[in-house]
This record gives sequence, C-alpha cells and structure tokens, in this order.
Amino acid sequence: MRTAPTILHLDMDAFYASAEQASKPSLRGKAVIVGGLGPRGVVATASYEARVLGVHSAMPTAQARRLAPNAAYLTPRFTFYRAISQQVMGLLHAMSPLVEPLSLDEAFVDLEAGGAAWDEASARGTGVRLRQEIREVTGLTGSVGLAASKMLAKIASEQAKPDGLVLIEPGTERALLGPMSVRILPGVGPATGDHLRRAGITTVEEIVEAGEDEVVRLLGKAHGHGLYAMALARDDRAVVAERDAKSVSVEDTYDVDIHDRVRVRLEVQRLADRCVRRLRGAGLSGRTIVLKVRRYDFSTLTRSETLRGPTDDPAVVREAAARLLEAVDTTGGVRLLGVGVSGLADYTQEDLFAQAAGEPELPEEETVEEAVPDESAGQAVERRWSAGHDVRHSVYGHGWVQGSGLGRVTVRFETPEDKEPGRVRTFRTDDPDLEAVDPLPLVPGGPVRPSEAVPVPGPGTEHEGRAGRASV
DNA sequence: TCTGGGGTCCTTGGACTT
DNA sequence: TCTGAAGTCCAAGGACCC
Repeated sequence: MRTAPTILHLDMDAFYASAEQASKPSLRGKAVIVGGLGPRGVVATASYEARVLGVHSAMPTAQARRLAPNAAYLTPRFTFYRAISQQVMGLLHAMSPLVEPLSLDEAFVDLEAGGAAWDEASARGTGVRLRQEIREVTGLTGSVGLAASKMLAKIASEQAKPDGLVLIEPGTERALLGPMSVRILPGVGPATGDHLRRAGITTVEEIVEAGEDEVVRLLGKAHGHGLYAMALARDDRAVVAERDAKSVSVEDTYDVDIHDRVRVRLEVQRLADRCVRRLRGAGLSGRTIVLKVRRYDFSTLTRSETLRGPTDDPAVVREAAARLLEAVDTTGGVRLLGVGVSGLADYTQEDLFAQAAGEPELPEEETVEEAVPDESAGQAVERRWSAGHDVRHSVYGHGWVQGSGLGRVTVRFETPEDKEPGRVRTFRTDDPDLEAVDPLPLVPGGPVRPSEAVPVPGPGTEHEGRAGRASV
C-alpha cells in the first residue's frame, strides 16, 4: 500500500440534474428530478434542491412526486451526459494514463502513475486544478477525494460533496474510519449491514474488535476477509484502466403486467434482438444465454443455457431465450423481462458459416426521442416528445420540451447562455415547425456535440430509458 | 409506497470427470 | 470394478454498485 495520498476519486455533483440545470436556465435553483417518469419509474438523480425535500436516487418516482410535487421531472438524456462525461474523462486522462471510469460521473485516477502527484502537497494542487478545469470546460462542479487507496479516496469525495475537496492524510485512516457506520465500506449494503447489526456490529471499529475469524464466520470467506481488511484501512486494489465486459444484457419493466403468453414470447424475442445488437455493437459474442423474469409479485428468477460455442446470431439467441421461457410459469403476469449473454468472446464459432450465408439481419432499434407510431392500429401518427429534450422551432428558435399530452406539447424557449428563464409556448404535437435537435454546449463555444460524440466502447452502466410520458 | 437498468462478484449445489 | 475425493463446469440466486 502506498503512503502518499495519490489516488484521486472524482464524483460529479448530482450529475444528470446539474447538467439539466446548466442546460435550462429556468431550472437553476429549482428542484429537478431525472429518472423514469412512467408509473414504475425510479429517480436516477435528484438536484440538491430536491434532496432537501427528501428525494433521493432509486426512490420510486411516484413517491418523489408526493414529496416534491412542484419539481421538474425529466427523462434522462444519456447521449448528452455521455458527451459531457467524455470532456471530463479527457481532463483526467491528461493527468494520468491510469484512469478507471466507474460510470459516466465517477472515476478513479492514479496520479502517481502519471507523475501528476507524488506527495500530499502536489496531490492537493492537482485536485484543486482539476476542479477548476472541470468548471471551465463543462460549467459543472465535481467533488474530489484524495487518499492512499481507492476505498479511502471514495470516502473522501463523499465527504467533500457537494463541490469540495477532501484529502485524507496518511496515518489518520484508522481513526477516521473507526466511528463510521459499517455501511461506509464498499460491499456493505442493506443485507450485509443488517447481518452485521444483528451480530451487534454497527461501526467499522466493531468489525476490527470482532476479529477476522468472527467476520469470516458471519459473512463467508471472500466477503469476510475482504471486509476485515477494509476495516483496517487496508486496500491494495490498483486503479485499472481497461476492463473487459463480462456480460451484455437488456431488460424492460412494463407499465402494466403482461399476462398474455403470446405477448411475453414476442417481448422476449424483441429483447433478444436488442441484446444481440448491443453485443455486435461491442464486437462480441457469447456462449451463455440468460433469461430474466420478474413476476407480478416482484419475485425474480433467471434461467440460463450454455451453448457449445459463442454466438452473435440473433436467431440462435432468440431460440435459446424462447426455450428458456418455456420452462417458466408466467401465469399471474410478468412486470419485467430481460435477456442477457455472458461467457463473452470476441469471435464466434459460426464466423465462417456466416460469411458464406451472409450476416443475419436485425430489425432496426426504435428511437427513444420520438416513439415509432403503431401503424397496425390504423390510427393517425402522433409524435411523442420526451420531457426535457431539446427542440427547435422555425420561428421561436431553440427550446426544450416542458411537457406533452393530449395532442399538445409545451416548449420553453431558452438556451444555456440565457440569464433569465425563457418564454413558454404550446403547440400541436404534429406541428411541422417543431423538430427534435441536439443539446447546445453548456459553456459558450464548448465542444459538446452529442451526435458527433465517440461512443463509449463496450457496454457501460448507463442505459437508454424507454420513452416515457412527458410531464413537468 | 412499491420498488429501473446494466453490470459485477460470490455462494451453493448438482452433474460430471479424473 | 467399485468407491470416494477433488476439481471443474454449470445453473440459480443473492448482494451490491452506480
């Protein structure tokens, strides 16, 4: 374990919500909640103004609406966030080749590896500079934690939030951790926390006092040894720049439980196709097909099948998923279906055959911004507009969708550069003068061009949500 | 009040092989 | 030839993280 605090953890503050506030002057200083807006949606990020009202991540959106009925509710715009994230990651890479992104808004950096810091003073200086640069380039704030290990750097950034910097001085770690709740340690969630509490252990100090054997007895080998070491502030995990994906999966939660078995089969097919599209996009194939079913009562089961060799053939994945589904009882209804592929490889066994037979075709993915109209229903095409997404009107200029429904869409016309909230106008949803457009840069002259942004290689932890009903 | 989506890692237990 | 031990693979579920 190193002795200088040269591991940096960056955590952008309320990232999605802050990006929306920077993009929309009328939302600055207001409660903003980004997440799924459907009846079963959950909060992805709440602005600090919303947190004061008790709203937090992973809370059902319905509950958030009760706590913060006047907040702005927006669907996530991952393309936009990804573009900002790439700017931030670029700043980190300029400091060191060893950058480990954890998500769009979080990363570890090994400052020593990049020669960006070697002791306490240089580490602090680098952290201060980084925060300045992030503000200049993106207009957003991030919190920085500096320590001698990943675990402590993350704890430090947590303490620094929002918009701060905390450095944990080497030698002070044990004293700092001791009185903290066991939940501060990585890997201790609600279940493990409960388990420990029932054994009379609630603080990090008490883990140490209990002794390694007792912790291993309580939590098992892998978890027990690891946790005991963490409690002693021992954490030798290296910052790892490149990580290979182990699985690729897609899943959908339905607004209303599906009872019709035929519809369930169809959805599984659709998911299998989507999963293969993702798989191919990452240049991968996989050997194990996994079907996930969450039933009406929230009980979740998975069924998997391992093939003789890896595949990225949609027909093969579709058929395997269908076979797995046959073994699952769905009477009573399902609320979620998922299809995944693991046992990944970067080749397929059918490569040679596929070249001879031509690549299997995959249907086009539906777009998120504007849902594909259901022509089979024989109804007039209605364009749907997602709350928070950017639009341009040929007369009024750039704005964003504040809400839509009943054939109307309400747009607020403003840009990130505006100092005052813009004006609001309502149009018919099929107004030909209105079109969906890319977000504008948050900083004047900034390089945010989402449609030109290079996609993050491999599957990330971010995802594109289903188009929800727009409402603000 | 009613719980998303995309991942990772660990544990347990059965089948199979050596 | 039978049996048990050990190792490996696979399937399923749980916990955790962001």
